[in-house]
Amino acid sequence: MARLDTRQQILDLAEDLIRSKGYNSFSYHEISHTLGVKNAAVHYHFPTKEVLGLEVIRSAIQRFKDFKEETASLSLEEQLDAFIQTYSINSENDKVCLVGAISVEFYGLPENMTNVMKGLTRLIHDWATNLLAIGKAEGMFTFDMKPETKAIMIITNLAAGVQIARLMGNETFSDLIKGIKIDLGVNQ
Amino acid sequence: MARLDTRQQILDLAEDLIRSKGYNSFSYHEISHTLGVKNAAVHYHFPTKEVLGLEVIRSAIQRFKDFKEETASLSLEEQLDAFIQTYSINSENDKVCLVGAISVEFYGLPENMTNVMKGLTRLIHDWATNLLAIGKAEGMFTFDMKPETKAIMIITNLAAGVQIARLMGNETFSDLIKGIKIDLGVNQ
DNA sequence: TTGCAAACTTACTAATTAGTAAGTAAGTTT
DNA sequence: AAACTTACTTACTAATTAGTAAGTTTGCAA
Repeated sequence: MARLDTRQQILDLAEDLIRSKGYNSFSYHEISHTLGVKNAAVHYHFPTKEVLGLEVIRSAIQRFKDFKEETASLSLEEQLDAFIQTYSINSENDKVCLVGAISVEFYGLPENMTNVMKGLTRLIHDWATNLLAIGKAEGMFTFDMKPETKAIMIITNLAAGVQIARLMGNETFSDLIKGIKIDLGVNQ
Repeated sequence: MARLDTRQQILDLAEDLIRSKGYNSFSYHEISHTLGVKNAAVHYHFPTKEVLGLEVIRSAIQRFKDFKEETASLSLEEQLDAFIQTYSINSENDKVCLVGAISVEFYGLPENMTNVMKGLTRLIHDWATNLLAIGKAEGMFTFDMKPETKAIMIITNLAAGVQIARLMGNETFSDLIKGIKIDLGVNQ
């Protein structure tokens, strides 16, 4: 009885686990048990844990590229809101973002994973930098630093925001969003 | 041959490992092997890994209390710089802060550890909030939000800043510090 | 209908994991 | 000097880990 979407279910669950507990805190057994298949079925789709970890990151890269395309026609403020929204959903689901999850376990992960992750981080940073640069030029956002710097400030706010929400509660995160918008001059 | 400081060496190494790779990415074997003692010696000082993890967090709480006392007589700006400095050292040593390390692995950790960690997070946030509130009242810092919110913004900048520095390089972190100061109006 | 490939299961293995029980050597106290 | 404590080591164990080899079932194509 071949379930055609087992591969995708494994991939989704692996990402969930990485962003709930970290890469080294879950086992193939936990995945197979949760999905009601055998350990070897997971190895059939992803021969090693490193391959599984890499595919999780690669699919996140694809998802971010899709996000870019899908939001490209929106206004700058709507694009920023859509970006922030993805983190709000993370916060509500008690999930940290991949950037945080991978960077914290950095020296306990296969180098391949951290290298591919650098690509995703750059992708996000470049996108945010561009958004802020245009927004500043158009007088939509106000800040007195390089857009690269402001981009890092907002990304770190969001990445650690979902982390600290686990320790201090979700109100902390929504409060943080308000702060980001105030500093950007987009508070209504 | 009793080495009197074995306990402290274990504690220090455990904290290093948690902040390098995460709690679930190191073993008692790694600690004992690194320190040149036997696995059972680590269990002698810290019967379970949970106890070891708890002691790491408790010693970090004590360290932060000491930091508060030691810097209490400094100017607000010097206190802020001292606080930021601890993160700069982390960044140079490729270590993330405990708040980030614990919150990312949150659902893979013993509940005792996450509960004690909530105390440290509150301690840091209260301290920063107070510093910013006074600094704003005295006209030293400028920001248009509650000091609680600004405190969370700076803490998340620093916490995720050291994380993202692993993926993007240390210049990213020093750039971030400049941004924080610009937004606080303490750039010289 | 036979052949074949995809998607598994069964049944393992070797290594690593946290943890323990029992012993020992070197001080420290009485 | 005897009794005791501290700080270990030796020698394990049971569970969990990632990973594998050899089948089996199912659907599809020739």
